Amino acid sequence: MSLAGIAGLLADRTRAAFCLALLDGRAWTAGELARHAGVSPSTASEHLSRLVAGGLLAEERQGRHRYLRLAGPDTATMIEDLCSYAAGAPDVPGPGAAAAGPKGLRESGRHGAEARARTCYDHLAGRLGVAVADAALARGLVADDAGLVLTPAGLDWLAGLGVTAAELKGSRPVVRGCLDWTERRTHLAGAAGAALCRRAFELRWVERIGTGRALRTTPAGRRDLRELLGIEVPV
Amino acid sequence: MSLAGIAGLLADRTRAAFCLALLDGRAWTAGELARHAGVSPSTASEHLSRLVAGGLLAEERQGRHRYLRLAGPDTATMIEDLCSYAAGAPDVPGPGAAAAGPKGLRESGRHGAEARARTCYDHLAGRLGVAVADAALARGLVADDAGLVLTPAGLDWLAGLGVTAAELKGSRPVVRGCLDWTERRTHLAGAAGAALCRRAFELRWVERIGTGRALRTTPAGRRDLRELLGIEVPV
DNA sequence: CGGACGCTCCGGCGGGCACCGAACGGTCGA
DNA sequence: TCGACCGTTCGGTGCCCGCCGGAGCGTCCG
Repeated sequence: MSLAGIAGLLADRTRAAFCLALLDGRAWTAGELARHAGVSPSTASEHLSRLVAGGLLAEERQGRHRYLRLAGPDTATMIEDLCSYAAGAPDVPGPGAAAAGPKGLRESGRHGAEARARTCYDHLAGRLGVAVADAALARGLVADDAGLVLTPAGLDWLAGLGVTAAELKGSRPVVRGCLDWTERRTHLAGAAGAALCRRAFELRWVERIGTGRALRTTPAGRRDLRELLGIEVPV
Repeated sequence: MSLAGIAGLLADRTRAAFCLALLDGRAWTAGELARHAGVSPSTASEHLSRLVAGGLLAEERQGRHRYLRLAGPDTATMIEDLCSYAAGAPDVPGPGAAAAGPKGLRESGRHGAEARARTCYDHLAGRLGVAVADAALARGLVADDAGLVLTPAGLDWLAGLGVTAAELKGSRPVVRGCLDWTERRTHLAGAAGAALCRRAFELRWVERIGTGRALRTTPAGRRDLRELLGIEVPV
């Protein structure tokens, strides 16, 4: 796939809205995405087929539903990187394809719940995600040495949570900084970020609010986060 | 600028060809870019204006020439990242915008000189660039710890070349891996990669072949690269 | 000073594509 | 088994945009 080909897949407001929504790491149905982007089911169907054919999305058919998710962490990273670049680029109204309609990603910041805590692909984001990243840095679990790295102390800390070292092996970076939309600061991504998020769900530190990407911190989560990281999560 | 807006700037074959050409880090004139991409000057002019307005390119007018270069290292990084993702994505022919014409980036691999040594934005690439990266890793000048980092030994080594520590400060990553097109392996980018490339020019280790991005290694360069890094550069 | 040159603006053309509504088939629940 | 629902396919429409050629303007050089 050429550079123009990949860019072309993301160059449409509707398709971009799909990818942005799927950045929460979950599988959406075609209809949900259509409603989210404000287009008809038939239009959404065509767009989704193109994104799947282009390798950005993976699909899974179950009964009368077509579930769609991002093809993988590398795709999520690519889209995040592009977003973070776009966030820093000047806003040119112009007659181009960038007409800022009501479908922007602005709306994701509207909901206070999402700003507090949410998933970003497969890791924690929002104020909670940034607080975790800050605490991990302050406690020496990760270090910032021209890029984030997991320290031996961090490895131990994760092991105490039940994350095995084997889980962190693979082609994925162990820890990676990911720019947070609402906070404009970095939170933890990569294999360790994903593992931590998974354990946060399993230990019921957090749970989903409805069907969106927003998270609620449970009393158990507040207790453990305070003990383990010194984070005070407001109720 | 929205995600779709940035992607839209790169979603055209001609504009993508411009950006790919400008990845050599040099300033091209509008006419050169037009010829390179095989479009008329008027068409090129419009595309270039859009890229400048979108913040991807910077322009500098001198006399009757309009010089264009990438806006900055972050733009170069963004394009490189997108390319490296695109290189791994499946090639879908389809009726989409990805019709692989004769204007692809394939042609850059045709010239043997560019495969041997060239600039990639502001650092060294090609077999020479990859060899430098390999040697730096083998000699402990940089380390691969979930991302490349400059070691104290590497800092000393650069200092011996006349690169001051102040030069490596800034928001740019000190060392960064950059996927090499022709070699499909990583070479050194980031502030240190740029500084090394600059010194390589100043010390006349390399010089440009004609007006392209291809480089020739001088006898002095072969001698110093052998002594300092143990690299044998074929004549 | 005149001509060559580099670039830009303008009008026009053609194609691609985003979008919709209607019709259809497959799946699930009553 | 029948109806509600989800998704896809197919025409059709309108718009955007990529492209060109020609005119115009400024710059450089002989």
